[in-house]
Amino acid sequence: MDPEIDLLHHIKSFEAQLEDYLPGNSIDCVILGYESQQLKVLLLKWKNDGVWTLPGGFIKKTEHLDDAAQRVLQERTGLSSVFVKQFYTFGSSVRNKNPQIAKPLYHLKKMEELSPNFLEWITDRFITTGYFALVDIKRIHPRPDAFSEVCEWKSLNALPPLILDHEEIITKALDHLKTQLNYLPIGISLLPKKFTMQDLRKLYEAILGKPLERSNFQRKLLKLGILIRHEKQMTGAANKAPYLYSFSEEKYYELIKNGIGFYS
Amino acid sequence: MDPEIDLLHHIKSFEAQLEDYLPGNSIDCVILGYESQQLKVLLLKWKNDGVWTLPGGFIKKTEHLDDAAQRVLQERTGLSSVFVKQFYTFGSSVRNKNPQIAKPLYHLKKMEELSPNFLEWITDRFITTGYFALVDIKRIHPRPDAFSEVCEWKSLNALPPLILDHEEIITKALDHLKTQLNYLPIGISLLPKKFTMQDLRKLYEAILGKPLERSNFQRKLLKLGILIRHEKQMTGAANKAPYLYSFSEEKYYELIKNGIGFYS
DNA sequence: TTTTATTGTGTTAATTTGACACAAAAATAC
DNA sequence: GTATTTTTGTGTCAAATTAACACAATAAAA
Repeated sequence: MDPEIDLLHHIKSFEAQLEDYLPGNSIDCVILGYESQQLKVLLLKWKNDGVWTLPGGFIKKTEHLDDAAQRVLQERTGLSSVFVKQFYTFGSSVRNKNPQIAKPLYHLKKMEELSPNFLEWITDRFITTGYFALVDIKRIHPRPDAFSEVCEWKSLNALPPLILDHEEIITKALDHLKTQLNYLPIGISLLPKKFTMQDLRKLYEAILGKPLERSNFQRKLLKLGILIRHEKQMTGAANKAPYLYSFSEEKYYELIKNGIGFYS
Repeated sequence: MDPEIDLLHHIKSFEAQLEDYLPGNSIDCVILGYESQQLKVLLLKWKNDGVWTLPGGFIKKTEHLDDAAQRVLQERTGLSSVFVKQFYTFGSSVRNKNPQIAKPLYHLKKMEELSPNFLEWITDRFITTGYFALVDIKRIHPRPDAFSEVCEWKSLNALPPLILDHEEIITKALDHLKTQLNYLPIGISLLPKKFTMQDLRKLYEAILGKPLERSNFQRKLLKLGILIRHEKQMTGAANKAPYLYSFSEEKYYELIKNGIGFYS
């Protein structure tokens, strides 16, 4: 089947359900993943003109914003059971005056089949709410949806040009994450179930963007009392084998409730 | 003039400008004030049926969300030059299924003069974004707008029944504030320009809801290097006069940039 | 067997915290 | 004036935490 016809088909099928969605409101998901000691972000590339975007979408009239975020992520990347958390709402009035959002549509040869009503709806001003999640790249397997050519992890220090203000949205998500690290232990959803202390430290270093002293890091995190030590891991490398650790979910959530920090 | 006619007049004047506003989106401001060592929140009481609400309003189509928050606060309480900060967006789909939002309107004897279109607009589902600020009650002077009977500071532990989910919005704002305290010094906009160490400590205690040791608090905050010591304040009380302090704005914002906390 | 790299733990000084002590100072009572 | 009351600024001191570095243990390769 002609891929362009196919894309148009999918767009028109969304157009047919336009009434089910709130106008002027959208969701964008910043899914941060961690692999090879690097933070990456999950991006989609539009079919047709190849613009990169965050996986985003719209909110159903009867749907909670949080549920919409979950659904949008699932629909656009196939990821289910990823817990996303709201971090900020972006409300610049010129967000969508930028015609980029409609670019993939304008490029469609058969665009005239789309109603002016729909084109107005989709190119109008949107207020978008950002959701983010931290995931283990090795454990989840995103795939592009019908609107997208590819769905890929992109390194944060080599982002392709992004639609609209999506780069700002990513920056804000990262700020949020760094702030969180100040008063919350992180990693429970980002590392494999069992991991070495080095894994955890490299993760912290990737988020903070600076090195942390090995032995002190180990002591500091062990003292939180949320890690369980398991058997050693024979890595095959020519050195002493590290212990594996996992988070004690119980203690982890207890700690989150109480918080750690300057004054808590 | 009949106050009810007057209210209707104001509502109709908003109705006439309905086209200028984004449907389905609103702002709610949680203005926290501090006085007599207590945290209070600024509330409005609707004319007509006396329901209490947060000062809130709608977003113009050409307006940045942040600007809308500033304007809404100004229009509804007369407060200008209060810096508000976004903290969360509330997106439950049943927020406004609750008919309370329309109550003040339904009670209007002349309601039939309002268009069904307007009534639908105003009673439809809204996604509301919460903004908050911390202010010195003694330094600002809110007043009710044309829709409100009174504009008053209410103690947080004795809130009147509030419309919709406004109590939840306040709770979330307070959580946000406590979290902030973990990694940011607070008080620069909440206390008079010059204040005693006791003023600052009582503020922290009010926010955290627990006592802090006097002498250790003093040392801890002085060590941050963001306070400037001034002349003593002769209080007239039968005791040693405390020094006055003020924030060094320069050092304050430098500290904020770097953060304090578990890991920063 | 030796070498190499990395781990877990030790050590030590500097810093921070929490709890309490106490003199200084401002106004009042006498 | 003198004593009293109350709150402040600073001191002390033990316990806990941090930062920096040391070092033996250990898994695999040479």
